[in-house]
Amino acid sequence: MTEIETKPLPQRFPEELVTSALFLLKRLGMTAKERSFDAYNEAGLHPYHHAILAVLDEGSLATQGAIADTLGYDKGQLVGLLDELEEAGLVERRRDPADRRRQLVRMTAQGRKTLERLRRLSSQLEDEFLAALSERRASTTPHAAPAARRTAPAELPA
Amino acid sequence: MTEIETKPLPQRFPEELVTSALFLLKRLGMTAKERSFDAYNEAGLHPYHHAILAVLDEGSLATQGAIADTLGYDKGQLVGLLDELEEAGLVERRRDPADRRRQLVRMTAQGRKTLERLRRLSSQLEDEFLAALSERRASTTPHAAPAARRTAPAELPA
DNA sequence: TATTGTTATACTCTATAACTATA
DNA sequence: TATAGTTATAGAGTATAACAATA
Repeated sequence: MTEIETKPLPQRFPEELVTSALFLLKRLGMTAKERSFDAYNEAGLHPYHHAILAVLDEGSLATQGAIADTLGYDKGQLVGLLDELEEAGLVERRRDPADRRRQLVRMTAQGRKTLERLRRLSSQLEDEFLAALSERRASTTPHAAPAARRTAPAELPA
Repeated sequence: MTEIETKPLPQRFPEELVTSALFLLKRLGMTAKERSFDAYNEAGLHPYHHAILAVLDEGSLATQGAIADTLGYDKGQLVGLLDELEEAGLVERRRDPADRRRQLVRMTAQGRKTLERLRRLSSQLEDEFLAALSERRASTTPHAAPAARRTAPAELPA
């Protein structure tokens, strides 16, 4: 019995999607996010932790609400992130004696060292990511198998 | 009673984040995604629906698995998306009589009209998004209040 | 036994809202 | 009553796995 013929689909995204800036931005953003999460996760941290430490490096002593406002994070989300940072010894929290509702957050010496490490990690990630994009743009042969490499380049996964 | 002095945080992201390509890409991608979702949602659809219709426009008749592979979607995810497209009358599904495991998917005439509409929507979104980015780059005054407008420009929200 | 589609489940990320303790 | 922080809940979005029908 003959199967109904289905015109084979191209093994790539439709042209109208690939040429859409919003589509590409979304996928690039997702890839950037996954990259960052994976790399930070190996360090036992999250990009959000880096962002908080960076804020504390600029302001030295801040309330949780100020940090949340600066980064645009939800204040509930911030509680958990600070819990983790505090448990890792990277920040300290103490109540403002003049207004016991406020939590004053300060980065510890260990937190500062970690921040330096995260900066190097971020810089390295950026270099790898942009290099992978350049490589990919350079090879225009359709469906060309990329050269084997240990660290997978920007594959723009689903 | 004097409160403990907290050096006021700048109402913007730390420099090291703003200059990070991965950070910017992630935020741009999130904004692009939200933009698209909101706009498509007003049309009662999802960007994924557009992607599926675009694939069907290239291949005319496809199995669900082929669509999922092409777009990199999970096959379980695709079932629900096709259910919605079918209910809206934009695609038809029927079993392949030669292999009753396979579902053959075809775009309807109404689906084709909708696809044309989504293409216009996508193009319009793209213009607005890129225009908003250019505007923002043009105004370099820090904290300058953006001119009031009905459709919010690329605000890079949290 | 393998494959196609289907359904169920879980996990992450995010947003909202209820709650407490202070003011 | 309002505010800072905390906790609980719910919703997308996504990935995994169990399942049924067919090959």
